[in-house]
Amino acid sequence: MSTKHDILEASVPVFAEHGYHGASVRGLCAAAGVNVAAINYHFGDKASLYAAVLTHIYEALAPSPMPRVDVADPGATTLQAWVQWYLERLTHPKAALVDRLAVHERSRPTGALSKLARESMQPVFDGLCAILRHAADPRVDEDTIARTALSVVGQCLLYRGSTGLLEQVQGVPDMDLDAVTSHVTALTIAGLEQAGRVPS
Amino acid sequence: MSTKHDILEASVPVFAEHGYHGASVRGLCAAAGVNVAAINYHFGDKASLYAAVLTHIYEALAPSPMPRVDVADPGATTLQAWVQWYLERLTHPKAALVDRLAVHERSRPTGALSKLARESMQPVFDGLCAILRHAADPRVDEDTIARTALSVVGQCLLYRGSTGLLEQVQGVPDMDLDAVTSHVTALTIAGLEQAGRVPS
DNA sequence: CTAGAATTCAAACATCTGTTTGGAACGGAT
DNA sequence: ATCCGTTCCAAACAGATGTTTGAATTCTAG
Repeated sequence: MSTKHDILEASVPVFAEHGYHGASVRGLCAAAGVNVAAINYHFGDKASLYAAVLTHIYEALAPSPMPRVDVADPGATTLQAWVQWYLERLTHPKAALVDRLAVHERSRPTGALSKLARESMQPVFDGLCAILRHAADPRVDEDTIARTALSVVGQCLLYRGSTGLLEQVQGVPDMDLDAVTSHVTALTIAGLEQAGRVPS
Repeated sequence: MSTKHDILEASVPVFAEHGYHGASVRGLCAAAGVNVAAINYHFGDKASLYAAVLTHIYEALAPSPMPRVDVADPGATTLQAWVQWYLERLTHPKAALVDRLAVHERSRPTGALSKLARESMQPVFDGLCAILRHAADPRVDEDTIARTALSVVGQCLLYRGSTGLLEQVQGVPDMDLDAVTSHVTALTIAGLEQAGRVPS
């Protein structure tokens, strides 16, 4: 009865590290300490186990609520809270697992993950646009709002752990979360103010 | 004599699509129209072929020179030129191949690509930092310069073709290269000016 | 034209993959 | 104690993988 759960738990880090194709059934079973036939017995086949692992991760994620527009607060405050929330989300251990799986999925897609990613990405983008809309001058057009939202997301994504990009470049300052949050917020607010003064 | 070159040429799109582990020796040979043993005969093994393909791509890339600091120009002009150069580089077809390979490498690293990426990334980062240093107020410290450089790179990377991220989100404006260039440049300059007024 | 090197090729190799098999071990109910 | 369904496991399966082999072919120089 517990072996099925054991397999599920032990498969998470293995899939996260090696991806679906890189993880072998024998390796997964060895990590769980069960027989090679256990996966096929309890889950049917490897693909079904993978799907079960994905939903298992998402259920355990328990996301903290995304900061939303509050008309009482100044725009910069809400934006700062959003950036911090998003960076924490990206560097969260559980989210890091999803993120690593997404990297593998981008290489050799199984389709099982992209659906989940799509559904969880749209509300994040929409929420950020609403915050920027509230923080910006009314004269700033929607395209600039959307583009600025992409700028914010692009900056944040560079700091997530699994890219391995920043570690290879010298001269990069510390990735302190507060410092990054302040920097991204300040840069974005300054850009929005500039866009409000000179509407395109 | 030409079969070796044929294999090299035919392997590029196959590796780009499926990655090192996803591409099979038989599939590569079929794409090149040669016998299964040809790869081992001409390159030794699959890994050596992969390394040869990587250098082959990089040699054929023929990069346009990166814009550098010109004390005569205002900082924003040089930055705009740099952003445009970088975005064009990221959306260049040949660079897209490298980019796709990088996606696979991030999933299951072979190490053959990371060396090349590291060597070609550092001068880009350093050049951008020099441009920002020239464009910014002298009171802006080096950490802010470096962080702003990462912000620029992060924004640009979001727009490259192979991520597949933007296609899944609704409400994203057109990815016109000039519009993106102007937006990123304006946002960055505004942020630098703000940092110059309020030194951290 | 011919000897020798270089190249091609079908076949087989060893190893790894996901999956299946048939029986052994277990546990609860009659 | 016996039965029966569940669970486990060593072994084997068919297929794909990268690589090797040895003979056949092509090319090249003398």
